Amino acid sequence: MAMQDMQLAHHECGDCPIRHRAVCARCEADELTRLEQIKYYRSYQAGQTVVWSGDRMDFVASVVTGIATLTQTMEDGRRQMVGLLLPSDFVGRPGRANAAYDVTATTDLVMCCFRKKPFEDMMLSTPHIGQRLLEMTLDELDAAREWMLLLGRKTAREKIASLIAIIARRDATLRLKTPKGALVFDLPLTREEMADYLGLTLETVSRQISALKRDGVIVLEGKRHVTIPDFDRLLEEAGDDSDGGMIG
Amino acid sequence: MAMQDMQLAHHECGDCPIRHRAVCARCEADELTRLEQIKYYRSYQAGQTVVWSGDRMDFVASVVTGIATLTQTMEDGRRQMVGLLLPSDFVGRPGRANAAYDVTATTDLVMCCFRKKPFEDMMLSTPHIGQRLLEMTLDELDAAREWMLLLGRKTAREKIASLIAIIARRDATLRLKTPKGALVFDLPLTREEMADYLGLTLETVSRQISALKRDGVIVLEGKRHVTIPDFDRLLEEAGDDSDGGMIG
DNA sequence: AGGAAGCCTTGACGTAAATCAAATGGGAAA
DNA sequence: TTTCCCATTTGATTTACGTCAAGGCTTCCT
Repeated sequence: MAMQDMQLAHHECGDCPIRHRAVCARCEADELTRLEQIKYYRSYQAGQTVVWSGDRMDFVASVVTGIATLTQTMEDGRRQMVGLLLPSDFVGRPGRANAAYDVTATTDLVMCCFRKKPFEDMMLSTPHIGQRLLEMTLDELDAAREWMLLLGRKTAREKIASLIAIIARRDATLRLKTPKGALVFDLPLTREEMADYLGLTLETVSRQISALKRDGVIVLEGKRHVTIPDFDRLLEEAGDDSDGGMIG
Repeated sequence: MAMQDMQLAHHECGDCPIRHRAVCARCEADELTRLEQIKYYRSYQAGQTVVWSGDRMDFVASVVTGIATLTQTMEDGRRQMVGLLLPSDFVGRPGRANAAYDVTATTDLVMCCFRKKPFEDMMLSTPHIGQRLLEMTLDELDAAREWMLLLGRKTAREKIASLIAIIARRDATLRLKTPKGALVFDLPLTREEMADYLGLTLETVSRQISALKRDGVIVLEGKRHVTIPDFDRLLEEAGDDSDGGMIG
């Protein structure tokens, strides 16, 4: 029933929390009005699958609240996460009929959906949408390449430190704070999901988290609540370039 | 001097080998004429660096002939290839002043370049360019995600088989043939470059190639010339879904 | 021809992370 | 409260891949 509520809920785009970061970010008032006419909301509970890889997918969407993951699975069950979707991130591909990955709601999730055909039509008539989508896709490609370095060359300890740094940075971004000094947040992923993200087993994830805790790089309360006493120290452990990656 | 020749050479876009696959693929005749006015060719010898990560990069470009790589390097020297650029692939990012990765010519290389500012202006006035670039970027993102599965979850043997399959498929595409039955081609990468691509050491690459050769999955003449007697067998070894990835 | 320099292969050994296997702890249901 | 169920932690052992080291095959240079 909560789900029904959400599906019926109708937000004004003007009030939307992702208005200035999502695929609609560059739209003018009139363009927004047209988008508003074709959009609809859908909600998913934590753990629910949004679509299975290979299934027909007749919509594209923006994550409004919550977290979703993209994962690939091999025939024998090995899994690799290939996308971590946060509020404002885009799901689906214009011009493609079937999903290429499993999409799963990691937390409760609300998405702002557009049926694919009307959205594609609007992309043609509204350059601002395509322009913004290109920008977002290029950002995702950069993130994917950073992730490839992590998967291919980092040690288990560096991988964990990197993931925690990524989550900390994003969390700080959503609250518009600069990651400096002590940071506090909750891990939105289980150990197993972290393992799927990092190309590790959940046992190794657990051991390395314990090690970082022992060494004072992170402080844990319970299993999810993290404090970072020194963010620069964490970045060192992550093996990242100290100069925060001078990408102009 | 060969390099000077190439820099001065002036191709008509109409004759260009990548006319129908590159960022200009969707352009009409008049749009092509405008592109022709701002383009220029540059050549690099095998092994030359095109740009260093972090350096100012005042152009974007399409690979016309040859192969280039994108790599990331950690402070201690660990390297991960994050892009393999073939004819028609796009280099650089509109709206970004500095290169995010090292770009290196793996073979002799010819690129069709555009100074960034005029190109960005044309993107705004010519939707076909932005549309095509979006499509290409989404394809690259898919490739990057396939690559992430490889890096995170595949064994050394599967990684090698996957890379050989990728090269075989691409080689067949460039010659417009369907990869079925026996395939013959040359590996465009050294063992070390393969290692950088796959997140392995060059010794492991060498050992696994020897193993695939012993097992009859591939036939090697010299160090570079490969014959694939049975492409399906190779895909099995790569751990890929048998159904060539039903991506609509 | 004789070296030298790159690539590449192969062998011996070491190690980080996987695997197999319990044990612990916290929250929900009864 | 007691019990059950999961997620997580921790321990013991195995193994795939990395590291270190030596040697072979081309190609190029003098």
